Amino acid sequence: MTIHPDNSTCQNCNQRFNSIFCKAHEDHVNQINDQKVCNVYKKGQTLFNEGSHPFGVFCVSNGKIKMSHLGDDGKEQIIRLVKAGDILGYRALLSGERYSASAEALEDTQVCFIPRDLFVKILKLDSNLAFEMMKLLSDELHRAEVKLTHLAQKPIRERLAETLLFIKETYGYEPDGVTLNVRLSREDIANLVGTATESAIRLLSEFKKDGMINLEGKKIKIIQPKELLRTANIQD
Amino acid sequence: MTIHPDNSTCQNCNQRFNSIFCKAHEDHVNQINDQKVCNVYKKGQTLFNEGSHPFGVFCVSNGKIKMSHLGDDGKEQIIRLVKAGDILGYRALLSGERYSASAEALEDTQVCFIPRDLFVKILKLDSNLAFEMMKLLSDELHRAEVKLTHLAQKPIRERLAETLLFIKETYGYEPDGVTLNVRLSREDIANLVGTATESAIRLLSEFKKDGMINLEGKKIKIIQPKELLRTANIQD
DNA sequence: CTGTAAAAATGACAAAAGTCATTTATTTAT
DNA sequence: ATAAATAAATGACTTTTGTCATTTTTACAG
Repeated sequence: MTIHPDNSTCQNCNQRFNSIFCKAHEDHVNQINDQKVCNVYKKGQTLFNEGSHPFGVFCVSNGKIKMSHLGDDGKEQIIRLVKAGDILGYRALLSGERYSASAEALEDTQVCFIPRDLFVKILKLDSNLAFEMMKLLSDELHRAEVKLTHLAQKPIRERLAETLLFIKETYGYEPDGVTLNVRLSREDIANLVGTATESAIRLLSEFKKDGMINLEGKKIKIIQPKELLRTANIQD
Repeated sequence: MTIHPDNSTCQNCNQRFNSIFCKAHEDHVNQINDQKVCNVYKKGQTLFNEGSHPFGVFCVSNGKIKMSHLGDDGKEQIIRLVKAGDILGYRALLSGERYSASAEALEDTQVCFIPRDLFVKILKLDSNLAFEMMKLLSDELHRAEVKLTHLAQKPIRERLAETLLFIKETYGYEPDGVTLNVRLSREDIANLVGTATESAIRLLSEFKKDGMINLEGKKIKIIQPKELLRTANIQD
């Protein structure tokens, strides 16, 4: 089964009111619709790479993407999981820098590209959109600061539990109501937690032995979310 | 010697063109000037606390401030060092949340307070200011993401070296050209690096023994910046 | 299918970092 | 100026985490 680029309009996009553009003026959405370019990225394909220049922003209508930094020793650190309705590529564009992260599709993903000049023009004209953008950036900043604090202070066991809950928050469950709705390698999970792959594997096995989760290949089932939350030891 | 609140105007503020307001419209700067409230915080005093509501943003005309999160086990993580010309308190305000960090003066510090409604109103009217704000948020986000990656991947020795260089970048040197122009406790340094106080102390002693730095009480002198940079092992 | 490659799991060990106790030095308040 | 309190330094030890080697399992191309 192949996904075909969805050429339906932004106006009718099912993510329209689930995105940053929810409060944008109708005229501006129409302009975006006229200039957008839709595209499909297959699992494993790269949308952009750390170090290259941003020429616009991407808006995800469907699918899942990971964004990651390459550490100085070549180890990947996943800094964000992107889902339908999210935009990406704005950080570098607004800073006027090259991409500081790479984006790779975790599954076949449908994305619209909005050219830089148009996006900037509309941001200047549409103060509601600009405000949504500031709110988005502020929220991301908050998330990054909390993660930073946890990386500095919490043991890996707690961070892994937190990561599993974060994946659940981001992508939700499959229809069965227990299986995380994304396939990640153990290495990806480790790079999300910020630890060695072996450590992540070991702790996942422990969580399974403790009956909190179940592992079937890359499928992860959350059996005891409350116990997982307790393990994550989150105060706020 | 006491610092008195500087009641000079925003228009004449020596940080005017060193701040986010550099590109703001003159009318808007005048409005801020009319409504701003200047204040002095003594060393150790708190500007705001994690969990309380933001009623505006602070603009630093003079002095130094640390912003920090309290981790779940009560350990402080310093997430930002604030200097003259910087603003603070905008993250929570733009997200529409309570403060997620506390701000404490590292020395006697002179600050202007800009009320929330005025700041928001001007942000909506002044797209140049809004853009500067987005750029600021994007830069902060970038910094946080890099720090997050380093916390996950780099040993404490490298992070400490990086932190010392970061302090230098932020506050610069005293007139002698080698002494870091801020007094931080060993605990503050540890909370900036994200490690135990004892570990920070031990490594500072090593750096001193290796001839990279000199320690005289809370004064830290950077003797061999290049060697420190090599120790930090930064690729970009 | 089935062989091959890749990913996951596990064990043994090493290195890194944290904790606790104690000593020494530096501030601070009286 | 001096005692008391606080901060810094150091040592001994424990815990956590990472690394490397090996086995087992899974995915997948032909």
